Amino acid sequence: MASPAIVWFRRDLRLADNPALAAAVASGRPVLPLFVLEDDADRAWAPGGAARWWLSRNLAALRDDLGKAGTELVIRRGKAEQVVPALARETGAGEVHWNRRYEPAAIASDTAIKAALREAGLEVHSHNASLLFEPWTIATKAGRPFRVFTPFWRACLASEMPKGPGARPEAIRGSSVGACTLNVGDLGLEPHKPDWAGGLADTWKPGEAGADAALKQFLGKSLQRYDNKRNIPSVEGTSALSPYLQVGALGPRQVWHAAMALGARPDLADGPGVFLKELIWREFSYHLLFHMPHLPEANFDPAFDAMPWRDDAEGLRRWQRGLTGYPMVDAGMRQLWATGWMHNRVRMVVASFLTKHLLIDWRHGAHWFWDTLVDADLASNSASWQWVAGCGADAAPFFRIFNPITQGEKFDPAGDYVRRWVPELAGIPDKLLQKPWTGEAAVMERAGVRLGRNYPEPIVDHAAARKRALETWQTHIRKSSPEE
DNA sequence: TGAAATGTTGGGGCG
DNA sequence: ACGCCCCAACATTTC
Repeated sequence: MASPAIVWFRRDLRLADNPALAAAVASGRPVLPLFVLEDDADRAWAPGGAARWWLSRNLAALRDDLGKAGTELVIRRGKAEQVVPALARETGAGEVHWNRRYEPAAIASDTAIKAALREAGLEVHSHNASLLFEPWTIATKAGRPFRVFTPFWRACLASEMPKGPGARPEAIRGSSVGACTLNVGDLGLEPHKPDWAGGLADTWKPGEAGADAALKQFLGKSLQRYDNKRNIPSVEGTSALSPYLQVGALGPRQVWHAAMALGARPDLADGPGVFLKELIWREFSYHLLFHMPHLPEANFDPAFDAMPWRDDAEGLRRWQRGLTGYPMVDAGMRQLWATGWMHNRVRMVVASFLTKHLLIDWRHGAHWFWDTLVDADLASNSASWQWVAGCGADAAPFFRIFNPITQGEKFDPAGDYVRRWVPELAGIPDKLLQKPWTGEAAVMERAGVRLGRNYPEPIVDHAAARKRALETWQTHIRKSSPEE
């Protein structure tokens, strides 16, 4: 029996533009696709609930697509350090291919596995499927990692442009070595008792088919006006591609080149140009995580180690449930809970509210997002939370405190977003919708809203909370300046 | 990829 | 006609 080439799928659950798969096919060996569910519930940053659900859906899609192409996905569970070499021994595999991961724990694990497999006499090749610019290829003139976005962006543009996406293999010759496999349903990735994933399933269609449809829809509907449309949360003006990038049902090269094919130019600040820049923010997050592996836990700016975050379990709980009394915040948190996703503009508003109005540690927010987002990505999540909290790379300064009322008035003027996600407020007139506590009794009565009964009073007063945040920051955070 | 406070300007009402 | 005040609109500064 011919010795197979194993393709170890991880965060690259697609056939198109998949260099590891393409290399295995090109080797001429029969191809043995593998997925390993790591028993890592005890490990930091093991996938959260929504991400596990999304993984299971995308695994099922991948298995179907591989089946149609002529080979069967082998699914196993356990520690990858044991499972991958064991399968190689069991099947007499001659080579192993995978696409690189960039999270600190994953890098350590992959490095060890690569060494063990080579020790055992196998060929091992890692490839790039997930990034346009791998973190070690972009550096300052002094050879250091970038800490500011704009120079990073310029360095990306000055470096070699990303290659075009690779083709989808026409047919794959599967391995005749019958390796036993688990079913996706055996993995325990989907919730039960209660099954909270109904809203997620209604929102997200998995797999390459789902990704292709989402990409086409975005390119056709919103790319040209992305610069403005992306700010209106009631409108599908963002790309909503993050869930697909997260599992790798879609790769950034595919997205980049699809936009370029429609005339996007990275040096323009029009819709398509702004979108390309957002893709590079994702790259920047990976750059930061790779070079600063403590990014998920430690303040990028150590001055924030002195920040006396409030210990407020009740405030955190009400933020999580969308019961803060600020309609824009609550709408966002409920969209997240219901669909596993939140519009980017609203992510900034709710994150600012948690870290500034409530003065709760950004790590609590990051953990909640990690558990509830279908697009939960360690690099983007960590970098973005730090960015909003003011302690991150090239961060919004701490004193940039979003006013949840005016953000709502500006970006949801007709109240469509709030009414959709906070239906108990639907009857309130536009002028009061973002600040229902200012409504006269008769108006509120007519709208059927009784504050403190069927919708909360604001848990903090905006002006007072803003003042408290600024005073706390001024007292405890001293920016280091060159002359001190 | 803020918001609020403070400063400046200029038009219009009015004595 | 003139100075004065008010205030909206815009600009700048500050957090």
